Amino acid sequence: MENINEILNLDSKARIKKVSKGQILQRQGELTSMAFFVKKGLLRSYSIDEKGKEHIFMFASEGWIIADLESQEFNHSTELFIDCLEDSEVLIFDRKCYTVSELSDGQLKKNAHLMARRIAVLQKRVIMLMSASAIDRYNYFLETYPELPNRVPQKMIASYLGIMPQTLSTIRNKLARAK
Amino acid sequence: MENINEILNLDSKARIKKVSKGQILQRQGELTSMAFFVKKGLLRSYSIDEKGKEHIFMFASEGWIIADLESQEFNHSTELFIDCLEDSEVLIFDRKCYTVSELSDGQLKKNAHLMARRIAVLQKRVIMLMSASAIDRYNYFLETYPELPNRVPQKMIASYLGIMPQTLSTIRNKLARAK
DNA sequence: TGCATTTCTTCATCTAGATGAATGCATAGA
DNA sequence: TCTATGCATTCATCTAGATGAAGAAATGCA
Repeated sequence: MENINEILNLDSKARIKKVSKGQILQRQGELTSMAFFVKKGLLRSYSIDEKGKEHIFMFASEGWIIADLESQEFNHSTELFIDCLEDSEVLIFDRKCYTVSELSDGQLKKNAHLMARRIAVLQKRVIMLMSASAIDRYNYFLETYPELPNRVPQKMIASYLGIMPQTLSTIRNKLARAK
Repeated sequence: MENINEILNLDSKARIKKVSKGQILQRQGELTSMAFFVKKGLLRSYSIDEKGKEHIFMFASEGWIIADLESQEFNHSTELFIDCLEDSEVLIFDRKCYTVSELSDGQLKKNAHLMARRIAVLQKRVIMLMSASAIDRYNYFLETYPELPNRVPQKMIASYLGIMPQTLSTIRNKLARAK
């Protein structure tokens, strides 16, 4: 699923939409099966816990697909919010066309790779969350997504890492001194 | 990928093997692309960090597939150990047959669902690790995998939850009193 | 340009969970 | 059956990171 045309072939109802910064594309508790391909800009998905605290699950910049597979695969209502961090252009398509529609063989295989890759990234993330300190997680984040720190406010990076903004600030201070 | 025969059709080199408790099927740092279908028994995958501490990534009982997608998808050496917690029968097959071989349409689609489901489980796990307390994670574990506490020693449950065995012991004590 | 709002930093304090040690308990193997 | 090794529990202590507050810096908007 490398470009827009492929998705357009797949899901004839798919449509391109311009969304502006701050716009919410999906809310926790809804029943949808939409997925979003980011043509331009930056989206994120996140949950809000009982205490009202945000936890960013992922960022999606150009070329990424973002969706709430948890709810879709188990027919729950959505767990994640999806919103827009920069003015963006996204392709909205039915996530189901991903797995159940009449995909060509080649598309299904590409698909399998994309999903395997996503699983791989999540595997790494789980292991990091279980075993690495805040500072190590931050360093790994910088290596893995070098362009994001310029586009995303620090409090969101903190949220992605599972720490408080104050803690991230302290860490950054420490790293700056260490040099 | 619901049963053994399907896998045998897919990968003619796949073979069934009896493995006994304690046996290690894959080590961190190896270059393989094996996946394991658990016919009978119980396996686990885990990493060991720089301090020598084990972190259990997942358990796999009857009907599950366990593999190290991280390494396979990015052609790294393996990050995970896979070993055997009960005398088991596993089907060993080439993980690549999962994504690149000549799968039938139907198989690819089942595949896509299996992978989507795995992603969903990991999504939930990441969110739990970021937002939930040790006690909430334990309760969620009990709900989700009710049979595992009888088959798995507590120190491994603790490792899966990302806490120390002593902490789990304290939590269990607290829960028992609360009743 | 100026004001308001949000973000970032710094600090003092608090707490969940880690660490390490001691004790009793279970299981496995001779 | 006995002994050894690993497992679970309890406790005293420690620490990474949370919390809350307050000021500085940055950003957006009229």
